[in-house]
Amino acid sequence: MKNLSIEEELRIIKRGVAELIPEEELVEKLKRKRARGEPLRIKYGADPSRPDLHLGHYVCLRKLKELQDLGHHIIFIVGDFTAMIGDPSGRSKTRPQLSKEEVEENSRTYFEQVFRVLDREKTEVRYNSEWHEKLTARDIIKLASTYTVARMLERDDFEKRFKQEVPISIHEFLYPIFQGYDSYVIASDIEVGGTDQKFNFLIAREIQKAFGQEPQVILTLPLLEGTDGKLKMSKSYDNYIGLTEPPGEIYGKVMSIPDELVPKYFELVLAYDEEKLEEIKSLMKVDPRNTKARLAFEIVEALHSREEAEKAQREFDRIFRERGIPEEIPEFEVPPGGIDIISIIFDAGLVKSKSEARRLVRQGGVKLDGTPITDEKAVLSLDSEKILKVGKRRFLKLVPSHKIR
RNA sequence: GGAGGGGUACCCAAGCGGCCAAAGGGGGCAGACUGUAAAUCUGCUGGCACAGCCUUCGGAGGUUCGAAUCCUCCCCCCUCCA
Repeated sequence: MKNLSIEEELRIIKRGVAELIPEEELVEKLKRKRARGEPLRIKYGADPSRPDLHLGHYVCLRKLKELQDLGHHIIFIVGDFTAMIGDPSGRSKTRPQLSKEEVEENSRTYFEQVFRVLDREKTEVRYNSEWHEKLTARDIIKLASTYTVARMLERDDFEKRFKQEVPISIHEFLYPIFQGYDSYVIASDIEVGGTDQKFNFLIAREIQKAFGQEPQVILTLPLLEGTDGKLKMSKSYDNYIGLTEPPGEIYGKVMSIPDELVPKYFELVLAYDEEKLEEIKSLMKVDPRNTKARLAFEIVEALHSREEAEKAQREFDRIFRERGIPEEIPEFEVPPGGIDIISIIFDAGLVKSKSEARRLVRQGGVKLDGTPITDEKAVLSLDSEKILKVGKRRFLKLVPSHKIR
């Protein structure tokens, strides 16, 4: 452990956090553990039903990394058992239940992404089926009796669904209870997650108490809005920036977020402290465009590397500021007899259907070497390379087939 | 167990025998503007061999020249009563 005072450590822990409840208990825990030379046991639960992690998860992972660097012990729980139930949090409908095979497959992809941030050697990975599968019906009834229906219905998402007459299955009540039991089994001191997990985390405290264990402290992080700027980042809203996406994609997606979100991204994703945030906020007023570019650069740098960030930036500037074309463009072979424009766009996989290709042509969204193609029946044959631009960002290098050997 | 309401395109939601590939809104895409921001305006938004054809309105049958719309059976959801 580093030589920090409790106050300093607490300050680091609290940075960028939405809620820490109760703070006094954390101070107590810190003091006690320190005296014994033990680390805090930090719980982080992963839902393997969605194996693609995005910047929203990154906010939590980054916080976990900070805690890990402070010398605390991270216990990464793969909710393979609970995934078969489906977390009702923030949901407007029952989640589909997953099969064992799906969960297994997903967990693997999960680790690849998580350990880009966390130190694998220092992270304890547990699957919650390990203990949940051993529970008997009697145990489950005992667990379920620690909570009441009325309190369960207090939570926002359930209340809404109930009022709007959207079905809630009984098993969804079990989810937070089982998740809470995880905390007991691993003797969690702190649980880290998004603010949407607050309810689940609180139930865990109740369950720990019911089993005679000191309850965990709850550390929630603000939810990150997605690229649309309104809804929380989520794959199902298609407003996410994936951790493993190519640098250019990440850069571009960051550039497309609404301005208001920029300081928040600096704070949550890049962990800027207050002083630096003030600077960002004033920069946003004078030069929003380049401030956002800096954000995009730094996020790519964090997720990939400095070189990749530089490359992504160059590429982006070339395409959107200078209206040029990217360095690398997929090639498409045009046969000597020519081929119709619709087929080119479709066969190259630029659109999902030929109707979509037609629509694009009709609307002037297809350009050949800068000149719009407006005739959807146009047949192209060429004797030299030409660049086809579809929409704002899709490019195709057309190559006469006889030139390829 | 009984009574009533409901299941429509990516989402919400109209339609209730032909004029319905199905109003409207949201989202998405494209164009103008621009900083791939916001705001605004315009167009498109099932598929294909595209002035035409094919497949869609919970599922399966049926009535009809013709069904998302009517009938039968089935599945699912909600409310109230028990």
